[in-house]
Formats: sequence, C-alpha cells, structure tokens
Amino acid sequence: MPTKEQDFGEWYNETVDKADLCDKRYPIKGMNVWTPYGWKIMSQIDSFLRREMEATEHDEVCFPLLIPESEFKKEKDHIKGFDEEVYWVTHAGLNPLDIRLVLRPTSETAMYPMFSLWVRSHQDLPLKTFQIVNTFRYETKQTRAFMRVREIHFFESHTCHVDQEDAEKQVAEDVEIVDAVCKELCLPYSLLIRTDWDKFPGAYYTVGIDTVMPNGRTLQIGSAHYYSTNFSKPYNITYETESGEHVYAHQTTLGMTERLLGAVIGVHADDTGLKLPPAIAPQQIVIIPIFKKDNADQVIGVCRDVAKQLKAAGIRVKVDERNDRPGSKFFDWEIKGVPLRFEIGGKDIENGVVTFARRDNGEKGTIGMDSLVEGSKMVLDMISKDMLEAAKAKQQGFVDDVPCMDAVDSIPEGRIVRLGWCGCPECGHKFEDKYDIKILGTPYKAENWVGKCSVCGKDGAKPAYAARTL
RNA sequence: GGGCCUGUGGGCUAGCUUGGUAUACUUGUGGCUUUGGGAGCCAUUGACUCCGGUUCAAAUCCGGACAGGCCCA
Repeated sequence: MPTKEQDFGEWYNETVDKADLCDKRYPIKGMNVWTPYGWKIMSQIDSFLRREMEATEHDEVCFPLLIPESEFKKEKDHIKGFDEEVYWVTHAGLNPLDIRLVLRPTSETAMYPMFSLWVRSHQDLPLKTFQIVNTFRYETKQTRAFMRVREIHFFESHTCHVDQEDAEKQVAEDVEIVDAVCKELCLPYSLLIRTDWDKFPGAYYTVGIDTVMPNGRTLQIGSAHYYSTNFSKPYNITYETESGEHVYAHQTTLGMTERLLGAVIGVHADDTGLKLPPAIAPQQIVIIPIFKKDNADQVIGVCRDVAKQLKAAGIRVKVDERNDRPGSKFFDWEIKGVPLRFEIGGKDIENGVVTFARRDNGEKGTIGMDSLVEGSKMVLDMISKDMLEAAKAKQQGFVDDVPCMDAVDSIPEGRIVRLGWCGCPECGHKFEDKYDIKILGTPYKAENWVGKCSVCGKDGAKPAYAARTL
C-alpha cells in the first residue's frame, strides 16, 4: 500500500476501502454505496449539524428532488454555473416531458418559488430553514469517494432576511456553526472570501471554508453565501414592511457535504488506517478480552461489565468477542479508526485496571476500575484536543509568503502561499496564471496585515491566500 | 470535447503474443486448535462484463455495446 506521503490519491482510496466506509462497486461512476460503518459516521456528523441548526432556530424542511426547467433557469448566473453538470429527466415512461426536470444540483431553485409564497410580511422574517438531502452533479473530472462524487450527501441552510445587515449577521452565525462542527471533527479550517470569478453562481459574495490535505492541496469543506437580492428578485421573494412597502428579502445559504468525512480521513488518518475523532466514532472504545482457556468466562464477564458501565455513562463501546487472536483484532480496529482501545486480561483484573491504547498517538496506559467512567471520558477528551492540535500544527507548516511576484519564479507543488493583493481582477488573474495556482480569497476575519500588492506593488493591499486545490 | 489503456471468484492476480483441462494469494464457510500485536492444520463455496463474428474449438483472435481508469484541451 502506498503511504500517505508518497501518493495521497492511492493512499486515500485504500484507506477508504480498508475501513469499509463505502462500497465503490456500484455500477455508476461517482455514486458509491454507503456501508453501515460509513453511514454511521456520516449520520453522527449530520447530528452535529442538526444540533447547531436547532440551537440557532433553523427549521428542517425537505424539498422535492426534481426541479422544473422553467424554475431552474430564472437566475441567469446560477444556471450558467450549473447547466454543464446537471442531470436531466426528459421522459416519463415513453413520452417526452413538456417541461423537462432537473435533479437538484443544489436547492435554491426548488426552494425559492415556495419562499415567495411563504414570505409575505416582515413578521415572517427571518425565515431560517435547512435540509439534509442528496444532490446530483455530473462531475467530469476524476471522482473520489466523499470528495468528488456525482450524488452528494448535502446539508444546506437557506435563510431570508429583512435587509443586508440582518443577512450578514446570519453569515456571521454560519461561521460560528462551522466552527462548532469542525471542532467536533478536530478539523482546522480557514475562512476566505472567494474571488469574484470563483464565487458561488448567483451569490453576492462567498465565504469558502477550506482545510489542507497532507499533500498540501486545499479542500473546500463548505461555503457560506450572502445572496443580497440576487435570487429574491427573479423568484419574487418580497415582504411587506410595517409602513406597507413591498421590498425584496436578502438571502443567505450555508452548505456542507460528505466532504467533511473526506476531510476527516485526509487530515487524520495514517498509513495504518483511519483515525476517528471521538465525537463521530461509531465505537469510541473497543474492548479486547485477553484470556487463557481457564479464565475465559471470567475475563469476558469483566469486559461485559465494563462495557455496561461505560454505556450507561453515554460512551459508545463494543466488546470484541470474536474468536480471533488479539493482535488480529488490534489491526482491525486500528484500520477502522476507533479512538480508544481497552485490553482486559488476567493481569489487569488482578491489578484492578484496564489497559488502554490511544489510536491517535499510540500511547498506552491504565485506568483504575474504580475511576472507569471519569478516566475514560478524560482520555477521550484528550484525544479530541490532541487531534485538533496536531492537525493545526501540521497545516500551519504549509504556508509561505510571497511578498513580490517578480522575485519568485514558481510555487512548488504542495505549498500554500500568502500574497499581498490590491484586489483588482487583473492582478489576481496574473498571479493565478503565472503560478498555475488558484487564489482562494481574502480572510473573512480581517488579519493585521497591510502591505504592497505582490503583483503590481501598490500600497494598501490586503492579504490573500492561494493554493492548488484537490 | 480529443486521445490512450483496461475488464478473469467478494478482493488482488496468472493465463491472452502462439485458440484446446483457468493459477496463486486473500476473503468467505465448516471443523480442530489457539488467544498480551496480523497463529496453525484439514475440508469446502466461489470467476473469464455483455452481444455478435471467425473456428471442430474462444478468457485468448475480430467487431460492437456497456463499465472503469489515465492523459490532453
């Protein structure tokens, strides 16, 4: 098997395969089958999204998969961005449809005709909704499990507001939501306002959420958008103000996908297999009984008892009672990324402890039987914190500064650069073309850095980040 | 959009040039045995992508379809 350092692509595929997260044998490219293990992890991630949505008073909805062509084409930038990659439903049985239907690539054009009916008064605002559904995009590039697929497990929140100020507050709230979710996944990320030529089709501006893969390429794991009235105008989403005027609503969206899982694999896993953050691991602790012929019943009994106590405390735990040797079980669960392993054998029972081994850093130790629950929770918390810190430290090492473009001939593969950018498209394109790299954007949260534009040399430039993307 | 390559048990693979009985490993199943880092032994299930052509005979040669991979715009 190729290592993480040598060949990221191969390594990633093998890791996904060995951990049994999805079955790629389904006969449509880019449409994989979620296996029970993969789906459990994804559902756990979804549960954090739902938790955050509830905390911020978004309501869950579920819109139809099919969108009539007439609605789909109402916003012209949006359609321009997507019409190369939508799936069409053109027939019903043997008869061609009068109005063709698209499989949603995202749900703006499904939801907004309804929002136009739902939003009537300023009292209806803000309208805050979300859904977790599958969307479809005909990817032409090489597909990759969880990262570039044609049927996407998709979270999208859609909101309507009275004005720009309230809508931008929503974007700020979205950023907090992203932060809470990424914390559970132990994922470092950056928030960058995308360039005008790279923003979401139809958006006023887009905040891209990126994380860094071990090969130094960035992966977008989500995006928040302020739409202004770009959609409310063509879809006629208006409300009546207190003074009786009818004005267009300002809208936002936040989108995240199964790429969150792809990012977890890419960022945390190693050459032995997956490393799951405790928050999303289907089993947080796996207990391996280690016994001899004469004490098998006793050891298994203790294991089950330990599991019972942990379960009662809300920890997801499993006793591996398979008729197999311990070493073989260790390998199995390491591939699957279980964050914490307990070994319980005759020696441990004698000493009144369980032996543990951490998946993230391999550390071993013991927890006293008398402090089993507290001890286990403490170790799981430590794993979570350490995984985030380790990932952060690693990602910071990828960034270089490019103070002046004339002094730098090329940007090596696997590096991310910070440049000064006056903000004009000419300089941006010039930079992208020279280095064959993409400007990811300028920081959403202002950085204390003002200087010269790395391209034209003008003063007052802001920092921008550029990278090659996965 | 243009080009190149590949389809053999669940997985990986030999065989294809030169047509004739399909190979190894792994996995699965049953049994014996075993358990502090991938144990061993015995038995056993399981495949030539599809359609057509050439031929006495096709996994092998030819054509097409479908599926997948790679490269270039």
